[in-house]
Amino acid sequence: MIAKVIVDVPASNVNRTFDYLVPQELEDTVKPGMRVSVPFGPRKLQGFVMGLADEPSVKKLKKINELLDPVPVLTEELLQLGQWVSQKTLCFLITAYQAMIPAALKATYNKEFKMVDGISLEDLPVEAAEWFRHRDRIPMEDLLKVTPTPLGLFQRLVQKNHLEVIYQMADKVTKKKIKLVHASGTKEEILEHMASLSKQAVKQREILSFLLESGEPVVQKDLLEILETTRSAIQSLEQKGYVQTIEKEIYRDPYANRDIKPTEPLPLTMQQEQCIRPVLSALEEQRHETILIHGVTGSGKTEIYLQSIDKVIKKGQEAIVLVPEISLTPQMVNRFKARFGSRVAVLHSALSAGEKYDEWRKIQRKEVSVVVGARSAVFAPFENLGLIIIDEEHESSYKQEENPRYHAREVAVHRGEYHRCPVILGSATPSLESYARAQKGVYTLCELSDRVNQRELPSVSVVDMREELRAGNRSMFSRDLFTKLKEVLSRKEQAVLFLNRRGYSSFILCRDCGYVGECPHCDISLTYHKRQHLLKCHYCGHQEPMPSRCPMCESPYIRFFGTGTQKVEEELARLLPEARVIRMDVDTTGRKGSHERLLNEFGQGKADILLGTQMIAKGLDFPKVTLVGVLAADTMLHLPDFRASEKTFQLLTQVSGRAGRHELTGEVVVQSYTIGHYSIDLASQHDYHAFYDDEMKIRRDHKYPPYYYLTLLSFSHPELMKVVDASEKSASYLSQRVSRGTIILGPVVSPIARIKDRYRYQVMIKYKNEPGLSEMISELLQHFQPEMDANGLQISVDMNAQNIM
DNA sequence: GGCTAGCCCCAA
DNA sequence: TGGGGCTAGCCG
Repeated sequence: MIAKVIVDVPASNVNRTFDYLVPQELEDTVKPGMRVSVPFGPRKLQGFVMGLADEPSVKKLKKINELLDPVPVLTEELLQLGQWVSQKTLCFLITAYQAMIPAALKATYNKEFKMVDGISLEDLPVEAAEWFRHRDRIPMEDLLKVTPTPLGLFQRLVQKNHLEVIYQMADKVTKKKIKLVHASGTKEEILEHMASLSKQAVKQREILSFLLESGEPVVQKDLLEILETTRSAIQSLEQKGYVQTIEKEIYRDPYANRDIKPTEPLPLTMQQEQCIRPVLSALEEQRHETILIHGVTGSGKTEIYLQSIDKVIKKGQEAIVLVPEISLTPQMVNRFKARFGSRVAVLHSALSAGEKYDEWRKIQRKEVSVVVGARSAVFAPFENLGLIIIDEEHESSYKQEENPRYHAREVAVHRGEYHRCPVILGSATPSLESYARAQKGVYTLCELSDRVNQRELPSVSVVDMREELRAGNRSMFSRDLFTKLKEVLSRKEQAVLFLNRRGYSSFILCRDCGYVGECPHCDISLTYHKRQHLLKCHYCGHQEPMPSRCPMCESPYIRFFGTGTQKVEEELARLLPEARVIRMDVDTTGRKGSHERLLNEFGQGKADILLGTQMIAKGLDFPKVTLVGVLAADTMLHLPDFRASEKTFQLLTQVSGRAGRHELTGEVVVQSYTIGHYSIDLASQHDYHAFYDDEMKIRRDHKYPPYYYLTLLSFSHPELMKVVDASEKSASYLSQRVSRGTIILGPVVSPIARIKDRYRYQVMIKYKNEPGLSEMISELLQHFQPEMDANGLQISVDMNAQNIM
């Protein structure tokens, strides 16, 4: 029997299957979708079994070393889906498959040196012999830790046949196990054992009597804690054969110590009823349909999700719920856990690799029927999928910005077609792509225009910050916002202050000569980090001390500019010293769980003001928040991105939605330097439809999505000439082949012209219908392959680009 | 991606 | 002549 295997090497020349002989004893167990260990050249690699065959396609065959899974990690469907993803996004097959399984299952490789049989220590040079005195295998990493590294010597010894190299392969993370202790024998025997123990063995006797009483295996750690003793007592009991220890596999449970009150389905409003109807009938008829729910913030989309899932579970099927960067919204997770209890697995970025793996295994073993997770959860290995929900479908985090560059929405729709099940897209501000599809009838459109319980949307006022400056207010708070903040404090309510950091981080500027601190490796200004008093590059990690004098002109008047959250926090402390502020940004939420802790503290009223970046815009629901302030609404508008207006509109709508969600009515103050921009004005009027119409006109005029598809080719190389050359050749190659109506733009310099000492150019392809495009680009990549291998040219392809930076 | 066979080059 | 450095080609 032959197994067709894809090996764990992302390279174009091995982007195909290799045939391996299946050892007789594995013939019954090996299945497509399993991971295997296979010899590849001199090495040992992980691979995926794509299929089985009787006849090999080559003569020379090697045997599979071992199976790495008792059951396939990729289902038949996922194997197919991987091929679809790799075609759609032009990535290697292996890259697509790796994206579908938890990182814990990715192999790690290392090499070890071992003495060849028949060679003794005396045969080796002293320097090498020293290493082998106490162990017979030396991992290569150990050799690299020493300077100068003896690696060269070891390699020479390998050539002399004194040493050999052993290739190791292991999973990244193992299953977590706990040790249980239980007493051997019957009750009578245990009592006998106790009697036979020596008088001094007090602890041992205590252990036996404890185990006797419990009657079942006890967790070793607990046992030691309760009886205040150490492992040695158990060890000596074990030696006498009085107790046994067993290892049991357990799940890490990130939600263990949490008390979630179960909830019951709520009665639906008329509008909610209307929205859930198409979902239920698609479920009933086992029919694929994509349903876009456009519901204002607080209109009860989640309840529709919950009741749809309930129906799916009752049918014995499974559901996937995607939420953007879910760790940010523990409230959302809790709502699903509250309704479906232990039938829910959670997959999000704040979990450790081991925790993610355990949650994933619950799905694989069919122990849960709902998964709530971020982007990659769209690949959850359910086999009887009944529903996929994408909440906040407009979120850019659903697009993966590295290979495979897939969009979770497209994968979801594809899986929905396969399983003949509905897909729900929900948002208060649908992406133009989705809304346009709904308008065309490709998706079913459902509108929820009212908030549940008829609560009013908060009133939004836009403040012209230039006007403030003219009036002599140089602070970052307008008079309006400041007054309202004080009122909120006096009413003992809460406020959320939102700072859109993107494009506004603090850079340093010399007031004399205009020098701006830039990264020596990237064409981007350095960001000042106050805590470490350092300048850092956010792209390559370069850092340098903050200069006290300008490196150009020696002027001492070098300062940092821009408004970071730290600076806002300081200003708040100065202006409103009585206010208790919680700041949330990358600096304060770095540690695991700190995000949730800060939000909990705010929810419990331990602070008056929550100050943060993007991460506080989504899904938060605090009853006492009555004021939302957006400190600078327009920072994003000026980025070189045709979606800038859309993103601004979405963000402002989301942020405004945080105010007045319960009994208290809410207010929003939006500060801006760009007055009269339609995205800010229409967001303040809560008018999505008008925004949609305006923005669509612009997209049509400029031939941007959703009127045109957009593919982006990015070229980078350490030498400017090489990038220019490759990108020009590519652009002209494509121009000669594409159909009329397709537009090739560029090559142009990328918005960030250089990152990590590599120059960057890009070519943009805009098209309505270009069926052969993937093939053309594949050929292009094929053509440049030698240069990519040999002299460091990099070409990245983003079919359907969301981000053009 | 990583290994090595095969090539060239250069020092002795 | 032999060893080092480099590259093309291959891995089943």
